[in-house]
Amino acid sequence: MSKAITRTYSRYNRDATALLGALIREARNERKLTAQEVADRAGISRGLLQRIEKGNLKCEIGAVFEVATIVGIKLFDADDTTLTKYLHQTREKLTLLPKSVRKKSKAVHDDF
Amino acid sequence: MSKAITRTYSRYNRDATALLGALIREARNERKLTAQEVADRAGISRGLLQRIEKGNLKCEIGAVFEVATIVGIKLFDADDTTLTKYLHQTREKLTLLPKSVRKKSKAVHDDF
DNA sequence: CATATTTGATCCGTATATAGATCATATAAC
DNA sequence: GTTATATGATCTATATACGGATCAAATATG
Repeated sequence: MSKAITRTYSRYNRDATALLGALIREARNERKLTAQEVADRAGISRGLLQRIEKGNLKCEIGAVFEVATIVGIKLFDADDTTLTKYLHQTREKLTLLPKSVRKKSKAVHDDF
Repeated sequence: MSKAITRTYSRYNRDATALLGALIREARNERKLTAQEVADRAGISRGLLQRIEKGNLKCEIGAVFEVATIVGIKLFDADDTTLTKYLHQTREKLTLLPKSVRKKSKAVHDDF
């Protein structure tokens, strides 16, 4: 028995993950790499790679990003230095921001 | 007991996830949203949101992407992402999803 | 053609990520 | 100052994602 926790995902989210998985698969085929090869290099099982390429939303983000990097897909920026620099800048900026937010009992509205 | 499975992640991978988490937190603060509010909208617990914002690599990619979308972070629309290039280049092919090298002989069985 | 390799799709045992609760501390509002 | 709320950290029970194995079908190779 189980109170199956069914999590809901937005359409955009599902599309984004499916796209990423498709890109991974395409890049892997272009590089003539077998699923087993990529899985070994990523330190994951072939079954997990299958789920990732199918766009399964319940995979570890670390595994997905690792595979993407292995097949040559850069996640955020072309070179690592820029990414790292951006990360540091963001952290510095975060230290200047308040650590907690306080609502003024006003309605919030999404714009997407 | 239990042979703890320690998975290795590349530095680029760790940085990317940490950056994404930092961006999420920054965006959440800028929008004056509490952790509980974002967690509720994403359908996740506040503890999971904490781990996501800390850049934990073992979180579900679906949860991470969902939170990112909620706080206003577009995953693939940013101009400075290399992933966008792939998106535009392969958009036509991806509309034919799922595209696989091998043909499927049986009915597609997606459970998500 | 025959043979080898790769992939898709299950199933199962187990490690673990998650939700939920709790508490102390920090911060905001008053 | 006091009070209310948000955050960070920890713990437990449970749902589940994972690795590994198996097998059939598809594809590649000879």
